[in-house]
Amino acid sequence: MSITKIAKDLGVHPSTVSRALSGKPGVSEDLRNKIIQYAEKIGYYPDARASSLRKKGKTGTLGIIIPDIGNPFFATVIKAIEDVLYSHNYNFFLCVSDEDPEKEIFHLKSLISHRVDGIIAAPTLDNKTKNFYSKLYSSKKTIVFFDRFFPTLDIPSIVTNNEQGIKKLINHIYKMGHKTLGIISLSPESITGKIRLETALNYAKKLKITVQPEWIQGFDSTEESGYLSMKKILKQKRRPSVVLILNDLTSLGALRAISELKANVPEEISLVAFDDTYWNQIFNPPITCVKQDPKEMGILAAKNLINILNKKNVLKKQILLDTKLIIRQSVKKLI
Amino acid sequence: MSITKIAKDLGVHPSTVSRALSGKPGVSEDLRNKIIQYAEKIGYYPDARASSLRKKGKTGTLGIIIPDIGNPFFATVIKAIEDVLYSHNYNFFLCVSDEDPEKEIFHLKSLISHRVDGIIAAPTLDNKTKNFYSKLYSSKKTIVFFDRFFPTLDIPSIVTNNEQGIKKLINHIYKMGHKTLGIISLSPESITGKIRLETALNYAKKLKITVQPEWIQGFDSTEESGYLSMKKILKQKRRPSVVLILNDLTSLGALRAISELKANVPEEISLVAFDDTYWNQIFNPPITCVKQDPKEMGILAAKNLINILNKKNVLKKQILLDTKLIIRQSVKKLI
DNA sequence: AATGTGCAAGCAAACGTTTGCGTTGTTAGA
DNA sequence: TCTAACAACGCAAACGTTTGCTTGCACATT
Repeated sequence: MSITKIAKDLGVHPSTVSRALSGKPGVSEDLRNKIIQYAEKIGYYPDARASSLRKKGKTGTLGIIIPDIGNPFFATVIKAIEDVLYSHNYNFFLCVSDEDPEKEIFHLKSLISHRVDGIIAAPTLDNKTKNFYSKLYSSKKTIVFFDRFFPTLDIPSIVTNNEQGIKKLINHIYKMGHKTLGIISLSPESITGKIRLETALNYAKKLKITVQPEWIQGFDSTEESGYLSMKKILKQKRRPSVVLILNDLTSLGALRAISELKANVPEEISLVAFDDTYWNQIFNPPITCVKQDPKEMGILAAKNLINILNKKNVLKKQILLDTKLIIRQSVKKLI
Repeated sequence: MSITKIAKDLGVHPSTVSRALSGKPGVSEDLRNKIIQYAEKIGYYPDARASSLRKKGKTGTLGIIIPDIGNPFFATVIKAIEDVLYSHNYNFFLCVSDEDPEKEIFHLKSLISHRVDGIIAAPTLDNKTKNFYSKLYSSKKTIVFFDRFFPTLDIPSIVTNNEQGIKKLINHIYKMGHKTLGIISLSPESITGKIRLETALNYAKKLKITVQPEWIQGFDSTEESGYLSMKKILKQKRRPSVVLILNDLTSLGALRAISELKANVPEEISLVAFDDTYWNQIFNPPITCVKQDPKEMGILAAKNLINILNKKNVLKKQILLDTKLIIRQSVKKLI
């Protein structure tokens, strides 16, 4: 199943077969048709490895790195990226890092080995990964980050305006008259978690909303962490009037805890969450939240990467995506 | 960044560099270390294309084809597959078909061109795709199907025992005393949809449960279709006492319709669903459903593919996965 | 008849590796 | 001192393509 084999079988030279199949001039119509037909008959598909090797050109492949494919947020981003890449004829390797720097670096090396044209990544925030990305970037590899980024590296990135989102949520509960706030956080190692938590604490302080230390729970972006955190908050004697949940999977767990303890939302406890997920929509009552735009994030990440590859207009190094407050029925009006 | 470049820089022969870097004998320790250090310094990673080309061997890459990455079911399968593949050092191209035969065939061709070692696919059921898979399989390509399969092709597949799942659900509502049944179906072009719908109709008939034609709604596996279907059912004068939802995304839409119309579950209408999704768990009341095992499905699909590639024990052509009935509070007891 | 034009096809090198074989040079055993 | 053994390294071909160059040939132009 190679051009050489076709050439041998048909008694012509490989170069002629190559030209015939790739539509280049220099082959008579008769011979070209004969070659095309024979290639179809034996089920020949060109070897992309050999082709890209010889052409010294691009492989037409990209690498995408995400921490967790089970997280609907990332699944939605991937879906959007896929759409753009397909329309530009790119294939991509999907790599899952599990937030493990070693695994991520392993994948990066293997992407480089496969000579991908570019990499789109939601990187694991860690010194090792940071150094590795930095090396890759300075050796002219094309990289675009989404959802996360390294503040000290000036690699293009598309991220949600997390400060804005948190402030919208806190403004809302403030207007509804809440003065005490609990927080279900996620891993503070992730830049996202760090920004959201810090913004929440600072902004709450500014608005004179009380956040007791024991009302801050959760240090992991998992469903289980959300479940345990919400339980811990609910079981305290002195509770906050509203709980802010900083991420989607933790929200799922938190809602499970609420259901299990039959806590009444918003009568007994109010809730606001980051991310407009399925469960925030379908919970009873539906949860007030800020919506990120993972679709837009994916589209921009992919388009920007392609633009850079095509040496089109260079974009802003960092694109901040707006959030949208979606007011539902999970916050009690206290004034 | 190539072996030849390293060789030139260091004044040795490329073959020596190759041996040094791949740990083969025939290089003095001194020189080997020097070469390794230099390779690290300039950030050299072997060219997987050239290597696999020369070795006439496998590329260490696979292709995965799914209809929709946004569907949590497939996301979970992918996650499980990824886990297995990573532990066996495989990379994979992720291809999304969108249930579009042309797109799927395009992706298949491109996977072949990239000379993947094997393909794991939830195929779009269509004559064109069927013929294409058939051709690939008879030309010795390694393929494993999951979730879907072509009954007339004997390509290995891992699928849920859909008949069993449907029967468990219908048995349950039968025991609870229901005699009238509505169904929110999905695309009957998918073998999954076809089997589920047919089993439901036949088995309901057998148990003398009435299914009026106007109680069968929905012909698409989308959230929107589920939403519209549930609305149509709820707005009828004569309603069934229970509605069976045949798939996960349609269930999300159906639940949205329920919330919107403020229909009381299970007092006004009972619900049962295929797939134990987030929203079936978190809805109030939580929905009685049968659980597939997407994780197991992914693990088996990946392991079987790898077994075949390693020419290990050949497995059963088709593996049927058991379903599990999860009884919650969405079905009213009528007797 | 000599020359020019243009098309069809072959030739060979190159992309980056790998690997069987051949060539050195050193050392140990007889 | 001779040679056998072995280690260290070079040589060149091959994997499947692509592409600039050359060759061969038919036909048209002078």
